[in-house]
Amino acid sequence: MAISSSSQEPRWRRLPEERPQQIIDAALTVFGERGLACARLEDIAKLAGLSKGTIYLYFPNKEELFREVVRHTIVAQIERAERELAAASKQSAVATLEQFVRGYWKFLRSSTFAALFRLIHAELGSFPDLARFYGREVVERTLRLVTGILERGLESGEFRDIDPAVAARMLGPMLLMHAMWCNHRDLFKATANKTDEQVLDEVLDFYLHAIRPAPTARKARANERLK
Amino acid sequence: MAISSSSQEPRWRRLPEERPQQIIDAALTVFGERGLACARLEDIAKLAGLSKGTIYLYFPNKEELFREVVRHTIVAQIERAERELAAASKQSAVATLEQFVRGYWKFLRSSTFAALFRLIHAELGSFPDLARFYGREVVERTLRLVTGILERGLESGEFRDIDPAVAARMLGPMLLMHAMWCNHRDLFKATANKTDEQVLDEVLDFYLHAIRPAPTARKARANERLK
Amino acid sequence: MAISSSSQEPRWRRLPEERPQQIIDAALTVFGERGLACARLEDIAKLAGLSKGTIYLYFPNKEELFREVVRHTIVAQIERAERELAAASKQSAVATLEQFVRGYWKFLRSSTFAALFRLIHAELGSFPDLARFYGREVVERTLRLVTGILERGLESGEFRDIDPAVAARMLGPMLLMHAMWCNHRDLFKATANKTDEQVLDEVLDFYLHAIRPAPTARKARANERLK
Amino acid sequence: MAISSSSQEPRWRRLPEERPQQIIDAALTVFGERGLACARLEDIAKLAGLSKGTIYLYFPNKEELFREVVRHTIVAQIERAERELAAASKQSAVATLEQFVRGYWKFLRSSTFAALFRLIHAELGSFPDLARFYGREVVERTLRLVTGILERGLESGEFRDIDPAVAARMLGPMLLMHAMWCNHRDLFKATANKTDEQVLDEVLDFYLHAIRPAPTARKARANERLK
DNA sequence: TATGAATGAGCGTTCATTCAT
DNA sequence: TATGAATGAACGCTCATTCAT
Repeated sequence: MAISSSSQEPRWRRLPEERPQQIIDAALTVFGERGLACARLEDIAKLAGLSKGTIYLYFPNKEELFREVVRHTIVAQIERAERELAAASKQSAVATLEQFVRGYWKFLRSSTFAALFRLIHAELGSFPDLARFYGREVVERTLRLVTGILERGLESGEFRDIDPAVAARMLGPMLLMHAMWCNHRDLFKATANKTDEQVLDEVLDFYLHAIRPAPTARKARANERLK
Repeated sequence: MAISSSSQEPRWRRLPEERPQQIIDAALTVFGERGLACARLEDIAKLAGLSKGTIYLYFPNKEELFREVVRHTIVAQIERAERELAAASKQSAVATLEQFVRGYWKFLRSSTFAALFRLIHAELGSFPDLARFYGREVVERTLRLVTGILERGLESGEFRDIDPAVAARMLGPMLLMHAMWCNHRDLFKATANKTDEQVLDEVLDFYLHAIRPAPTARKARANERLK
Repeated sequence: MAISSSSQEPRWRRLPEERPQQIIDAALTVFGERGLACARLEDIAKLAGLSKGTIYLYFPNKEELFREVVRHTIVAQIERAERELAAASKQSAVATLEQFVRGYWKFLRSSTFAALFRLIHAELGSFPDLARFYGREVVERTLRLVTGILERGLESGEFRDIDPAVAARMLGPMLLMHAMWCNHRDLFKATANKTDEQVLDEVLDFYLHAIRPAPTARKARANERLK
Repeated sequence: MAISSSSQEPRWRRLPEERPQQIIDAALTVFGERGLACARLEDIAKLAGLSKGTIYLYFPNKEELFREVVRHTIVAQIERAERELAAASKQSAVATLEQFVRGYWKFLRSSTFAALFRLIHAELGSFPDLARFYGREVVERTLRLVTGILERGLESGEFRDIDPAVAARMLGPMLLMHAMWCNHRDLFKATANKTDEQVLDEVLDFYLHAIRPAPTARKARANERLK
């Protein structure tokens, strides 16, 4: 868990302009560990290296700070993801998909995501606006992105004839939950003695199997020829 | 603390032997809506039609009530699931799988599960014992069950040659997350205009595609030969 | 500490008429140990072998029970003391005094007194009527009694010419506090390695020294005559 | 916890460095009036001119506040007593004793002592550490002090041949209980129509009588000569 | 008469929020 | 800007008291 951004970017003086970011970082950590209700402003302040009152110079209250933490973190992740994908060279749909999956997996395994996921499921019932924001900006956006890749693969014949919007919906859940299992290897034997690499490959392999155009068929024939 | 009140707590009250169950039900609802910290004992009591103090006749404190709610609900679900499956007649692996999936889906769409899921992800960081219990009794148990079905299908040639333990891990995530999306159709357009039936069929279809033994391949060749 | 009178007088059946006494005994014990505020009616009931509600059949509430405990215990002690003294044969004032002191000492060393003393000093600020009752029936009554003995000794020449009401006031404090020290030998080294017998003798000896009619004077004159 | 705030708790507040003392003073009063259990933090706060929560900035909880009140008050008294006695010029043992007694009497008649005594006897059963502290630092310390004076008087022939440790034990009880009677002149007729001065003189006179070397003898002879 | 389940007022304690410095 | 002492509303928990049985 990062204590504050300041420690990671000591090339800038600790300007007052960094203050909100410092606070948001600390808040994400503490909210993520304790939940909204149990997180004490004092702990956030301490982690941010500030005093309690200072938080109120930048955020009107705890709830609004929470909103900002969620919104800000989500936006940051989206931007990061888009930057990464924009930098991706044009390749086959399979390769693009794999690249996306690997980037996504890295995010899913980060502490930032762990905290975010916990908060989203724990508190979003009480924050419908955040919930909507999350649904629109994260879930749907990601689904659209994957759908796009799948459509490309469909056209190129890399994938079988399947509704790409439907197939897109299957990927996230598998990645997400496997990442959670990997986050808690002590609790779930299922992934206990596998490396991240193995787990990710298993998911990817399974998913490609499901969307490839009778790949086994081709392999089967290929194998037959080898005999 | 008792998991089922009837067997272990005969020391309790006169007529209403269901008091603990009443309280647990109300508590699951309120905890599920508000989270452990924000749930007020008074609200739970009111929902159970009791007064605040009465809860303390049956549970030593809020935290222990929470533990009981989680444990009890989990156990009840396990028992329900086992009863259902025990009643299942022997069929093909595919049919058994489908039956399991439909039962599981019904559970995932219940408000009980919604509350449980929220609580588990929101609070289990602070309750390692419950987390372990959940990992062992729910996740692993379910995985073992699915693995068993897959193994049977493997032997019978219904499924392709895949590690059944790995394949088993792929099913839950897809069902779970689709159920969540269906629980919040207002938030996620992805499932907004589909019925539960459709969504479930999509998942099932996708999953079977991923584990079927290149049926299209063999069939395809068979068909070719017939021409 | 007595648990209930019933255990000590098994020759009577446990009649309902004993109930109030049972409760008062138990209450004195619990009140004495915990104080009025911290004593729980439930503990008193348990100690009396009854259930909580039953107490309310005999006493209107906790406070009134407390009043009864104090009044009743005080009255019982007074009666006991008067019975003892009435039975005393007429003797010299010194002998009577010594007899009184020994009886009083025994009472001061009893657990009944320990509890009573604690209650009186802890709670009597809030019970002016009890305080007045205590002042009148215990303190003044005892002082009058001692004063009477001293007056007799004065007339008989056993004691020096001192205001008997004043001298009477000196006795109780010494006995009482020494008894308390003996009740807590672990806390006060002063009496740690002395027996009750020794301590009591020291007090008696000191007191008699203070009120004896210059016995040394008489001896001195006697000695002078011998010269 | 600090006994004197100035030395050990410099981490506290800004201007009002006396906050802990304010609170302790108020607490001594309220505890003294109501006892530990019945004293409401809110009342203490009100009396100290603060709000409930503020107390928790200086003391972790009610019980610890109580401990501090007792410890702090005892220590303050000890220091006061030692200061007074250190200032005492060397005099005859009788004069020193009288000086000590008058100082002690003033303390015993103070409201501070009244509260302290009540608390000590009411609650110390539940605070063995405080009880030990009290036994050691107050009772034994005072006894040692008086014993010292008596020893001096013994050597100088001012007092009769008596175990000074035993004689020392007799003084406190008489003073203490007479002070209590004077504290409640409404309850005890014994001291109702006497001034403090008179009562104290009576005790002192009685005590000196008991330890003087056959003073009556000398007086007796003197009286005889006057005839 | 006796029980003990149920009640709810009361209080200790926490912590978001304010504000004087 | 920044601080942290002060506030007081809120809530968990206890237990005297009631009452249906």
